[in-house]
Amino acid sequence: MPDPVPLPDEIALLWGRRESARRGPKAMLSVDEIVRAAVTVADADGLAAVSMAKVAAELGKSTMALYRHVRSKDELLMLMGDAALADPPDLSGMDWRTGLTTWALSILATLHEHGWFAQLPVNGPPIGPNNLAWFDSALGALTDTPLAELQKVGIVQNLITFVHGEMRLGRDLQRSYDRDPDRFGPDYGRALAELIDPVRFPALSRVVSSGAFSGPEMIGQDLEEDFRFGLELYLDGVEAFMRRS
Amino acid sequence: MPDPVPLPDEIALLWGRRESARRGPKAMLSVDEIVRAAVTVADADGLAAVSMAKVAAELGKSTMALYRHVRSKDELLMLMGDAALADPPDLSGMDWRTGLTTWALSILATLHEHGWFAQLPVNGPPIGPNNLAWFDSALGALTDTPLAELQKVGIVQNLITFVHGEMRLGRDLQRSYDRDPDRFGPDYGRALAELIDPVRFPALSRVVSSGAFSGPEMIGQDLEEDFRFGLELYLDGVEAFMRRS
DNA sequence: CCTTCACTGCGTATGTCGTACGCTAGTGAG
DNA sequence: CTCACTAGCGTACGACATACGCAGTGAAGG
Repeated sequence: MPDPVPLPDEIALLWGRRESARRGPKAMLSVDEIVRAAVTVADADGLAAVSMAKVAAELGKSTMALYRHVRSKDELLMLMGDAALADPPDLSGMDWRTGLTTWALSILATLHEHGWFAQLPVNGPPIGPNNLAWFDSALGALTDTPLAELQKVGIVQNLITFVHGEMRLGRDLQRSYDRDPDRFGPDYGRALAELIDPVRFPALSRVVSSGAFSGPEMIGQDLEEDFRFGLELYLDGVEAFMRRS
Repeated sequence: MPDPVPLPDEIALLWGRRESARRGPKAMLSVDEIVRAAVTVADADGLAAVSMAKVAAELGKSTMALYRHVRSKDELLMLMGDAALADPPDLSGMDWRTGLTTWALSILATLHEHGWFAQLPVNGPPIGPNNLAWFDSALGALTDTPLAELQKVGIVQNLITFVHGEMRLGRDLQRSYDRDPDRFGPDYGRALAELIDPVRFPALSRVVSSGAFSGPEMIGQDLEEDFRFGLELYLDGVEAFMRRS
C-alpha cells in the first residue's frame, strides 16, 4: 500500500478530506454549512456583503467560530467557487458541437444564479471536484473526435477562457444595469455621442452614426445572443481545424 | 448653440472635463497625479494594496486630501481602469486578420504591465477615452471588410470578451504561479492524479494518463501559445463568416 | 471509574480600511 | 478690504479580518 495521499491540505479541504477530530466536543459547525451560508449571503447581497461576521450571523454563531473550520476568508472564497458549480449537464449522445454548445450555455446559466462568481479571486488552477467535473464534461464532448488529447485540452481551455470573459463583462454589465438603468439611457448615449470625435475615433464614430448604439441593446437577451454568435464563430474555427487535421 | 453638454459627471471626470474651481487656494493635487500614484502602488504591490491612505502617502499628502478630487475609491478605481490602457497600436496597412491579431496581443501585453486590471470591478460599459480608443482601433481593423457595422461590433465585442477571459485566467494564474510555484509542482500533480477517479472523470483521466498534465506546462509561454491557438480558431470562424456573407 | 488534554466555540483586542464632518487658512471676485 | 468659497487635513466612527487566550467538553488511556 502506497503512502496514504500527502494531499496539500487546501485540496484536502476542497475534497472534504481534512481529517476530522477524534477528541473534544462534537463540532456544531461543518465546513459545508459554512460554505452554504456564505453562498446564501453572496446570492442575496453580493460578494462584497460576505464577511466572516455576516456568515457567522447567518448560522447563529460567533464570528470566530468559523476559523476553527476554515483557515482564512480566502479559503472560504475558494470553497465557494467550487460550491457554486452544480453538476455538469449530461452530454452523452450529442455530437461534439451540440455538446460544447450545451455545455457553454449550461455553465453560463449556472453562474447566472451566482453572479458573484466572476469576482472571486483566482488563486490557482481550478482544482475542486465540481470544477474538474465540468472540465471532464467538456472534454467528454470531444471524445469521439480525431483530436489529440492535448488539442482537446487547448480547445476546452479556450472555451473556458471565453466563458469567463462573458461572465466578467456580460454578467457584470447586467448587474450594473439592474442597479442603475440611467447609465444606459438615451441621455447617456447622447452625451457620449458628443465625445466621440470623428477624427479621433473614425471607426467608432461610423458605428454610432449608423445607429447601432442608440439604446440599451447591448444588454439582456441581446447579450446572450451576442455570446452565442461568438461561440458559433469559435466552434466554426474548431470544426475547420478538425477537418484540417 | 445647443446646451453645453450635460455630461454625467462621472464621464466628465473620466474625460478631464470636471469644471475647475474659480476661487480658493490653488490645488496642490490633481486627479491625474492621484491616478498615477494609485497605478504606481497597484503595479508595485497589487490592487489590494491600493488604499486611500497609501495613495496619499505616495504623494506626501494626507488621506482626506484625495477626496477633494475624487468622490470615492470606486471612482478612483474607474479612473485607474482607463489610465491602465496606453495608446492602441497603429493597425493601418494591415489586413483585418493581422490587425485583429496584433490588437489582441497588444492589449494583452499592455495589461500584463498592470496585472491588477482584471480585478477591477466592472460598474458599467467602458466609456473612458482610452477604452474607446482601443475599441475604435479594433473596429478600424474591420473597415475594409464587407461586414455590416453591427456585425463588426459583435465580432469585436466577442474578441474583447475572449481577451478579458484570458486576463482573468491566464494572468491571474501566472501571478499565483510566481507567488507559489509549489502549487504547480510534481507533488501537486501526483496528488491530483490520485483524486481523478477514472469512473467519475473518464475524459479527464484519459488526458492525465496520456501525460498531458505532468508538469507546469499550462503556465508561462505555453499560456500565450494557448491563447494564440484559441484566437486563430476564432478568427478562422470570422473568416468563414465573412465568406458566407 | 477517573484523569488527561486535544478540541470547539467564543470574547477581547489590534490594526486597517473607507469616509462623514468640521476646522483652518489661503484666494480671488466684488 | 471683505468675505464666500476652496484646498488640505485632523478626528472620529463603524466595518472588517484575524491573533490570542480562556472555558468548557468529552473521547482516549489508565
